[in-house]
Amino acid sequence: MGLPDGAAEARAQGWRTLAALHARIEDELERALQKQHGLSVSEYSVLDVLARQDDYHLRMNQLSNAVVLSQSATTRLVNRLEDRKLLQRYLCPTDRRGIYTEVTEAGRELLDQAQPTHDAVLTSALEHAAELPELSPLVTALGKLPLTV
Amino acid sequence: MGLPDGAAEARAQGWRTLAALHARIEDELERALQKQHGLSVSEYSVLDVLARQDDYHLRMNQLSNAVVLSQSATTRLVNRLEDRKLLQRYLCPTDRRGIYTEVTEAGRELLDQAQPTHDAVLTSALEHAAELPELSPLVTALGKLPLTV
DNA sequence: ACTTCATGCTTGCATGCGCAATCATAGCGC
DNA sequence: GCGCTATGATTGCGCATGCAAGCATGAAGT
Repeated sequence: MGLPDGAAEARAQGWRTLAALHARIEDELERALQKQHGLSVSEYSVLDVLARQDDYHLRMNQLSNAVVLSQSATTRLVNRLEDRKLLQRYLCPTDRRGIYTEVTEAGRELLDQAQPTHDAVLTSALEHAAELPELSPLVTALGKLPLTV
Repeated sequence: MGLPDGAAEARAQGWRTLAALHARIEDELERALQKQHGLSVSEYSVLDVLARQDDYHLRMNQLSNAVVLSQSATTRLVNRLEDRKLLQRYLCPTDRRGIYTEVTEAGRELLDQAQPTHDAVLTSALEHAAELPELSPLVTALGKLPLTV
């Protein structure tokens, strides 16, 4: 692929490291959020993403992209959250195919409660991972990522 | 948490970036491996991990850890691969509770076929991700990870 | 040897996921 | 307005996963 040969193995190893770190963190997040707030990581992500939008709403499509899930999974995810009143759907006025999703007040409250848990688990998971020699370089690299302005 | 306050949001953002990159890569890998070799990412990982062991075998438990899956998922994953003759189980002679798994010749052949696909997809996925401004820093960071000796 | 507890793997069950098919609305050519 | 295709979301279905319970083997105490 234009790049020297040994690079393939290097990329593969980088990917394994990334995947391992991701899996560990997600595992811990999943358990903690589920246990303490009844939220899966995907559900938390949806609320988080929506709350971070300036106008608090997104279309299903954009949501799928943001959480990297299939359309169908997104539909059902939104269903679950809507059933729990954490979320509202409403038709896009200008294009009646589109559907907007918006966090409700209850949703924001739950998110506010869950955020500290999320951050704490994340911190501890990262600290924990930093102790594993094969993961620690990636952890420190993560810490040095530039923040979007 | 011992660390200054704003760090929490920085960590959260790092995590979001990591998760997004991971999801995209895994998505592409999944599709390509499934289509071209009938393997899921987990299945590929198992074969890959086993083949990378010096003596080509691991216990179920170690395998669960290596691929970060639950015990039950590992059992069924190994079942599937065993049914396809890509893998063999055999009892641990010294502790009859333990079960070793070992790649078969067919398994190694399939892995050899799949590896180029895996590497190619990985490369293109990384190149693709490097074009997204929010992911590119992590991609370059990945490339700079030290290799284990 | 017998009980008790720990360890390793497997099974029952419920759930979330992706794919493909489907339905509804929009946009375009005529 | 009428077809035709494109786009957005939802539903049917099969499958992989996690949790918790279960079963088998090992280890330790008596």
